[in-house]
Amino acid sequence: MTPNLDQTFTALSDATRRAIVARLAQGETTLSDIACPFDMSLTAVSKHVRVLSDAGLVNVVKRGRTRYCQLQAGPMKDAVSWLNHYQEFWEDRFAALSHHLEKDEHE
Amino acid sequence: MTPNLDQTFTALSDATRRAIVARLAQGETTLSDIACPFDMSLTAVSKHVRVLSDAGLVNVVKRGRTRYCQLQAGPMKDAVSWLNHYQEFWEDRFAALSHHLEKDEHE
DNA sequence: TTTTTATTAAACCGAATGGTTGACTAACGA
DNA sequence: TCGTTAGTCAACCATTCGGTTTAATAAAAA
Repeated sequence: MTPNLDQTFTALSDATRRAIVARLAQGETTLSDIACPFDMSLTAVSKHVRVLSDAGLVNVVKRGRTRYCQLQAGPMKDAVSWLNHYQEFWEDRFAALSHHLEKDEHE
Repeated sequence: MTPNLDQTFTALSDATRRAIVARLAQGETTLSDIACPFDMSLTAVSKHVRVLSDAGLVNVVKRGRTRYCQLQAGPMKDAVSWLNHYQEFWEDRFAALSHHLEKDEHE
C-alpha cells in the first residue's frame, strides 16, 4: 500500500483515470457517479478506481451500499518532486548547458 | 510524434526508464553506455530508450554507428503542469476544503 | 579486406492491461 | 417481503509490455 513512483505514474498514464482524478477534484462522489460520463461498464470504471486507489491517489469509503471516492493527491507530490529534478532541462536552456559544462569540467 | 500525457506518464512509469532519464541528466551519452549498469540485454535497453524517444523525452542522434542520446525534458513540463492543478489537494488541506465549499455553494 | 563494434529487427514468451459479460452480494425503498 | 440499486468477483479476450535470443546492418578498426 506504500505508494511508489511506478504506481503513481502508471495510474496517471491513462486518460480515463486522469479524468476520474479531475472529477474528484471537484469533490467527493460515488463510483456510479464517476462512471456516468464514460462509455464503458461500471466494472471497468471500478477497476480504474482500484488502480488509483492502489496507487494511493484515491480513497474509497463504503457507506451503505455506496462507495464514496475522494482524491488523495499526496503521491502526486512525490511525482512532481521527481520531475522537478529535471526542471532546469526544460526551463532554461542556458542553465542546462552550464550544468553540462560544470559536469564536464570535473570529469 | 506529438508527445501527450499518456506517453509521458507511461514512459516515466518504469524504474529503468527513470534511471535512464537520471543518467542523461548528467549529460549526453551513447546507448551502450546507458545500457552498462543494467542487468539486461542491450536490446531491452534500446527498447526503453525507444519508448522515451517516442514520448519525446529523449533525442537520439546517430553519428557513425553510435547513437547519442540526450534528455529532452519538454514533455515533463506538461506533466508537472497537469499535476499542479491538484497542488492544493496535497499542499494545504484547508485550501482544498475551502475549494470544495466554494464549489458546493454555486452548485 | 576482414573483423569487431554499435545497434536494430524479428520472432518469441509470459505477465500485465483494459475491456467485456454474467453471476453474485448486500443494502435500500416500496 | 420483494424488487431495485450499488458494487464486486470471476472468467474470459485481445493487446501491450518487458524481457529474451538470434540474425542482420552498417560503420570503425586492424
